[in-house]
Formats: sequence, structure tokens, C-alpha cells
Amino acid sequence: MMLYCSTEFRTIKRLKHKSTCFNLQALFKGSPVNNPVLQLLDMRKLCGASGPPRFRLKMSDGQHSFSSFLLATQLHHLVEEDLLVPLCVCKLKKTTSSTLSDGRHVVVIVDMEVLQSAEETGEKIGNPVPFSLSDESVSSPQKVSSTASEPASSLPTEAPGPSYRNGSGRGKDFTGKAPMKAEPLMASPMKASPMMTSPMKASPMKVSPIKAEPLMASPMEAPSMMMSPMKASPTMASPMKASCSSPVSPAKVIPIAMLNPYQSKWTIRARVTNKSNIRNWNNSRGEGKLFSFEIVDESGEIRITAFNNEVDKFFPLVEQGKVYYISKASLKPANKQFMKLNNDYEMTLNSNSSIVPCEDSQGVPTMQCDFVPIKDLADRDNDAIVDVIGVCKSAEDVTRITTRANRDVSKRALSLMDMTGKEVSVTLWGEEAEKFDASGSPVVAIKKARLSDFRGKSLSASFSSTIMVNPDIPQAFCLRAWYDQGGYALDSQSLTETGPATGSSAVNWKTFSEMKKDNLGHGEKADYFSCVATVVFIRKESCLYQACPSADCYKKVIDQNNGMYHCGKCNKEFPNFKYRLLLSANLADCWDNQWVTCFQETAEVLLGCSAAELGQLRDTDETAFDEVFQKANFSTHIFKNRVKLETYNDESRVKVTVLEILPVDHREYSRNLLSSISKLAR
DNA sequence: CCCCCCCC
Repeated sequence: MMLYCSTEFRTIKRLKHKSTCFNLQALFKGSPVNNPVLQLLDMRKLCGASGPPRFRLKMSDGQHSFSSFLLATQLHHLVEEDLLVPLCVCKLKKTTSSTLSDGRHVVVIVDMEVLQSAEETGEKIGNPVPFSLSDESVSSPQKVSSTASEPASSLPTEAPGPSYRNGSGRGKDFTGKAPMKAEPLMASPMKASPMMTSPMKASPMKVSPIKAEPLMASPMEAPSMMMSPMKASPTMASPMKASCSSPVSPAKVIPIAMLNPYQSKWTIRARVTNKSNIRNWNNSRGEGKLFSFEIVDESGEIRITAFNNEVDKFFPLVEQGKVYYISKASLKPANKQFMKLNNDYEMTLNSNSSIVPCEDSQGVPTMQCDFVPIKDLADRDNDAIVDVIGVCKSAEDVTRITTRANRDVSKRALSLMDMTGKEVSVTLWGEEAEKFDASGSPVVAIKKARLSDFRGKSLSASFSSTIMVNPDIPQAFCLRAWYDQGGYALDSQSLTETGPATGSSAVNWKTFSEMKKDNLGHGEKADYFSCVATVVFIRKESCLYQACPSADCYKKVIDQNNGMYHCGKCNKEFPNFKYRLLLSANLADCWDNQWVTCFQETAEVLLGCSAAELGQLRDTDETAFDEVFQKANFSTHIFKNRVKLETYNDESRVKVTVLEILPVDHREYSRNLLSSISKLAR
């Protein structure tokens, strides 16, 4: 049986133990071994003082067993689903080899597949002995290479034979030369798979006389460790070259999947996939600034956050897409509430932390995108997180909106098209929206966009999205060529309904009494409705506030009473401010009335006066100021509103925010009235 | 130590 060197499970019964040894060796070395097949013999749960458990596996290739396999956390489901059970036979599809700081050697299983259940397998295959690199039976790579090219006929023939279910543990019967006897695991014989040429240079393995665990006394150079051992690529044929000029001791480079809070001496080598802007916070626990970024290596991903001093130190250094050595940062259990990354931990940079650019990024994966054809988005669930790529056929101008949480943010919607001939609207936010330049119809790739069913199907980029304009990836080149060579002329259809109300996005007319009767806004999400109503009262006393003069900041400033105004969001003082409107108005329709809030844009429409003008009037001409309100009072408009239940001090009330004010279309109004009257009559 | 995930 055993370990295998083929993408398919076809060789279990044909294996020769020499090549087996080679494979174990190769695994440790991080050399290319294509999808080895191993039997799980034992599994142990490692529990830290806190944080999630890890699983340590003892696996066998039928000849040797090795107990320092570590299961990557994203594979824990295999344990939970009772698929990974001792005696099952597994194909290791992706592993990362690593030497711990204490010299112990581990293989992290990043991806695997259970080929045959424990039940089906039924017994331990062969009579494996604990593997050690000092084992004399380890073949030299050259031998392995020639073994691999031996014709299939030279492989030992096997017949069903005795198994060693409860064999004598340390394998005292093991000779290392005896043909192995094992139950054939596969019924159909297959031709011997061509083995890869050995990439290994004969490197002396040192022997540890002390530890029972196999040791790597001469640890490998960093680059080879971080490479996928599973990929047969010519560039990986000489994995041992030291190719990174860095002050970091490469022996300590470990995979991200191996990081835990109980080990502090480590270095990881990983690529930045997503970098945030600098954000300020100010809450009861204090204030400060931070930024965060996400990194990835062969084994996994993790989020890193920098605060205050570390922001100054590392923000300019860290660039999206680049590879760095990172060491001496703090690890803590990730707050799963906010973390979408596949890691149980997250990292915080501290004053000792080191981030060193790594010029050689070979073997460190670039961002892995799984692009969904735009057409296929139609069948995806609401709220799905997807990667998309398309040509930006058109883009809106950037606009500013006020969020439910009263945050002002820029947004811009793009329309992306791909070869499926479909378009979809994607909304970008904040700086991404502001910076975006649609000229030249760039190819835009977005990792982790959120799908919504708004207007059919549309996408939104969020904080965890990565937006790439004209990325250097084959899909982008392909799309570019396709578009330029005629794709642009395609009469494409958008999954996102655009423009004025169509049948399915008809105006949701409600009277205020209906709004209350139907409990609008009581759901998890806000509700939207339109009404025709008349302004009956506007609170003019508190309608203006002094806001931060920065272009993109609308935070209320604190008057320092020395001619300066402090903005808590920008954390700056300014000699001036700008006026912003935040208007509370009482609207009435024929049946009821309702207090509503109008922010800047809607308030300006309602008052027919800009915030700046109104501010000036208030400061200089009280009569004219009052007239603005008198004029607005008793005017009738169509109000498009958002309604949401809000709770303050245990008291709930619906908050109605006016999103848009339109002149009354009298035909619509009549229809609305008739509809309401007929409903009342029923 | 943050934790925003937005708009119609």
C-alpha cells in the first residue's frame, strides 16, 4: 500500500517501499510529491490554554508511520463530519513542510481528501514503523529516481495477505526489504504512474540521537519550505537555492497555518492581499488610529492590524500584492464575529515587530481568485461572497450618501461585463469609489464582492474586498483582448435593473397610517416606501450644524472658542467649518402625520436653499432665514423614505429618513389617493 | 486597542 506519487489513487498496491521512503522524505523537504496517499493511523487533539484545538495526525505509507502531521484548521470539518477517522486512506492534495524552532519537523496538511473510509479500509495496512530521517532504509534520491522509472513489472506483486492490525507497534518484524503484504485497496489495476524526476539534491540528513521525533538538524532554506510541495513545476526542480537576501534566519520561516499564540520565535513569509486605509477610532476605551491588512502563503491566511505608532511605521511599507517576511508580532484568537478569514488567530503588530520586504516571492501564492462568470451570478444566493472580473463598460460619477449609521461615504457604481455577455453593477465605496477611473474601459477584478438581490442582482465591494484594476492575470488579458476585438460591440444585458421603476421595482406607495399598520421598519433590514405628504412643521432651531471643512468629512466640529474647530474624525483643528443640514420635519398626509429626518441633500431640496446660504442667513439675516422655512412649510412633495426601528435607552421607535424629494406627479398622486381610499373603505 | 461591511 501506500503513499503515493500520482494524482490518482491507483498505486496503493503497487508501491515499492523505497519510493515510499522517498515520498516521506520528499514531503518533509517540501519537494514535489504529487498527492501522496497515506493511511491515517491515529489522531490526537491538541488543546491550547485557549484558542481552538489543533489536530495532530499519525499517518502511514504502509512502510513507515509519521506522527507530526498537523491538520490545517480549514480541514477540521473532516474531523467534525467523522470522515477523518483512524484507518481511513487519504490523499494529501496540498501540504506545507516546516521545521519548528525546536528543530522538530512537521507537515501541515493544507488540503486533503478521504479516498476510502476507515470502515471500508477496515485495518491497518502493512506494518509501518516510525519514520526517521536517520533510517537506513531511506533511499538516496538518485535511487528513487531510477526506481520510479522502473517498469511496472518490476514492482512487487502483491496478493491479499495477512494484515497487521495490531502489529507489534515498533515494527520489530520490519526488514525494510521484505515485500509488503497488504490488501489491495483498489480493484482495478492501473498502470504505474510516471513519477516525477527527483528534484532533490542529495542533502545530508543529520541524525538526532536524542529525540524520537524525526529531526531536521539542517533545516531547509526558506524558499523551499514555502513552496507547494505538490506542484510539478520546472522552476521548482531546484528548490534548495537560497534566493532571498534578507536578514531573517530562514530556518525560522514557518507557514501561517502553524502560527499560534504560544510560540513567539517565528517568521512568516507571505503576500499582502488586502490593505485597508488608516482609520481613526474614538470610543469609551480611548482613541487612536489603525490599519489592517491580510496576508496569504501556501498554508493559509491571516489578518494583521497595526495601531498608532505601528501605523506610522508600517503603513508606508506594506503594499498590496508584495511579499514580506514578518516576525515578532502578537497573536490572539480571532474574533470570529468580524473575521471572515480562514484563521483562528489574528495578528497585532507591536513595537518589536519586523516586516521586511522579500524580493523573491516564488512559491508564495498570489491572490487566489475564483471568478464567477457574470451570467452565473443570476443563480447565486443573495449575500454570497464572490470573485468577479469584467470590463468596466460604464461607471457612475462618484456621489456621497449618508449611511443608516449616519456615516457619510462616497460611492460609485460600475457596470462590469464579461464574455458571458452579461453585465452587473458593482458599487465601490469610499476611497475606492473616489479614485476609480473608468476611462479606457479597464478590466476590473474584485475579490470578495457581496452579491445582493437589489434591482435583480447587483454587487457591492466591502471592506474585505480587493479591487484590482487591470490586474496582471491571464483572465484579465483574455478579457481585454476579447473586449477590444469586438466584445465592446456586444449588445449585453445587465443582471442589474437600471433607470426608473420597472415592473418589479415599482414604487412602494404607503400612507403614514399604512406604514405604521404594516410595521414597516420592524424587520431586520430597513424598509423603503414613498408617500405624498405635506410639510406641516420644520424644526429650524437645530437644523444646521458646524461640520468639518475637509472635503470628504461631515463630522460635527467642536468649537474650541479660540477661532479653531476640532474634528474628532480627522483629529485635526481647523480655522473654519462648513454648515451642514440635519432637518427634522413633520409631514402629514390625509390620514396621519410623521416626524422625518432630512439630511443635507434632501433638506436643501425641501428648503430650496443650500446649507451654506442658510447658515449665512441665520448668522446675518434672521428674517430672511425665517422666510426660508415659511416658504417650505405646507409644500407638498413626493417623499422617498427609509424606515427602520431604532432603539434608544430601551425605547423603540421607527425612524423615517427622507432619501429623496420629488415634485408631485399629480397622476401618481391621484392614483395613490384612490388606492388608499379604496383600502380604507374595505 | 478596531470590528465600518454602507446607498437604493
